[in-house]
Amino acid sequence: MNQHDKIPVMTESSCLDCDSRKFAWFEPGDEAHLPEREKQRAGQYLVRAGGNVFMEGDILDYAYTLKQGWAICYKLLANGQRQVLHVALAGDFIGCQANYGQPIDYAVMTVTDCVFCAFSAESMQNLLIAEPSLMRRLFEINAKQSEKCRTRLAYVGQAQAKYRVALFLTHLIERLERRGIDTSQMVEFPLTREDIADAVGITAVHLSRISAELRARNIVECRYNRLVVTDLDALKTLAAELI
Amino acid sequence: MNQHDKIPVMTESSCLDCDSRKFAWFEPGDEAHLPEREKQRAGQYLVRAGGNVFMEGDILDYAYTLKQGWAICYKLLANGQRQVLHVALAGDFIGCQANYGQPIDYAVMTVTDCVFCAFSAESMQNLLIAEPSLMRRLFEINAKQSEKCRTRLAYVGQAQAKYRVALFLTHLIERLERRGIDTSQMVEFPLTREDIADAVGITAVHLSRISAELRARNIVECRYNRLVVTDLDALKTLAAELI
DNA sequence: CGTTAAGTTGAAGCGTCTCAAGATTGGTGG
DNA sequence: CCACCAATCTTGAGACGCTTCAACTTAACG
Repeated sequence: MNQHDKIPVMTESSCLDCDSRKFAWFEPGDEAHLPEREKQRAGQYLVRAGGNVFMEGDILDYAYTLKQGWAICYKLLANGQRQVLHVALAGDFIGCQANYGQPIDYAVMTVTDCVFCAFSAESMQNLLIAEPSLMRRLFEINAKQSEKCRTRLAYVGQAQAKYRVALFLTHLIERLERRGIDTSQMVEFPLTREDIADAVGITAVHLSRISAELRARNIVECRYNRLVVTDLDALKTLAAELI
Repeated sequence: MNQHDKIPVMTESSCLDCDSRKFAWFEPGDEAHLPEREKQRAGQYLVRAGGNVFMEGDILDYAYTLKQGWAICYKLLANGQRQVLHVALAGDFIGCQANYGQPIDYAVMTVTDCVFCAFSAESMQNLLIAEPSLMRRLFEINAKQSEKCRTRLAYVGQAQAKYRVALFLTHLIERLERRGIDTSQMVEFPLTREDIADAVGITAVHLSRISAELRARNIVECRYNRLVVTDLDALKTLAAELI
């Protein structure tokens, strides 16, 4: 993420006005400390859709909170295949490491235009020392990310394609709902067949067949940048058959 | 883990004599603090081979350092299938959570007889307050575990069975080597076909065919509780074809 | 309206699973 | 020391799920 992407300081938005905070590091509750915390922020960055936030192997200067937009964390394999590890939504913390200076083990690419809030390793250190509760929260965030990864590993390793897709969509819909998006209506859904396929370990072609089935059964439709959840219960039932 | 498993206090071994510390939370370097740390230890437990340390959904009272033996962390799916998340070796930290009181999201079962060192949530809290460096180390341990999980997810999601097995064995052999086990000789290897198959997301029957091929090509042999690495380079080459 | 990216569909091939029978190993007791 | 047993591992054959390739359709965009 280079200097060109940086949002001019004057037009940066404040943590106080951020509606993603519920899911983010600076969760609501301690508003008095917010200005202090915001002072440690290195800046906000705009990355256009399809842009690389960082690549696997990069030495990161910052960790990022995704403020706005959709991004994907992924790994590339030697044969060119891609495993999507995580679909990042507003509030998600990305690029957090125990040891800065060590190369990061995954890449991040934006799916839509995205805004990121950057924190340098030192400023994070400062914050953690000043406010021990932030350490607990960071711990919690990392633990939750690990848990999500284990869950994904379990169903990618053990479930058939249809159930993987149902589980993936169920989890994603839950996260959208928690962010106040009403998925009983049609919603924007920028993931392509390829993105989803790479997340659950199947090919886009096969995913297309599974999607056709889910659509035919009036459960869910997701394509052309739209998501229509017709029968969430049926989707959950399908997902629950295998985890 | 119940009271019956507890090793009598008199016969407990000291952290000072522990040769797994290099891989554990109390890594070498601060020997002066060791007695203080050890005082916070809730005890040592012996779990016989095939025993459950805890089950998915349990509310844990302790986190554990595996002092001796082999154990596996896994998740069970609704259809009865099992995904092995991690093969725990001496020094590995297990059951560490951000929020005790929340159910744990995976289970742990011993493969061989194992000794665990238990730490209660409060005693961990005490240690972390007393020694900030322990917090950094805990962070590091969790980050490493997450990274391992992402790596596994990537190759389980994207690689063919043969390469998954090669990668799994390569990583395990590396970890054994780092623990001072000379894998150029025959070594004890308590994992069954089923354990390995569940770790890489294939069936034991198919794993058997792959193992037969690796054996026929004089690369590696692992069965009947033994591991013989004949050509580590060839194994690594095979693994590298896909990650 | 034309162009491009994204998604769909069919047919054939391959990889993995399933089921079942047989072989090998380690442990136990005669 | 050998016979037997249970657990583990192997092997074959057929079925199934997923991939591949290629042609086609649909949507988004200037």
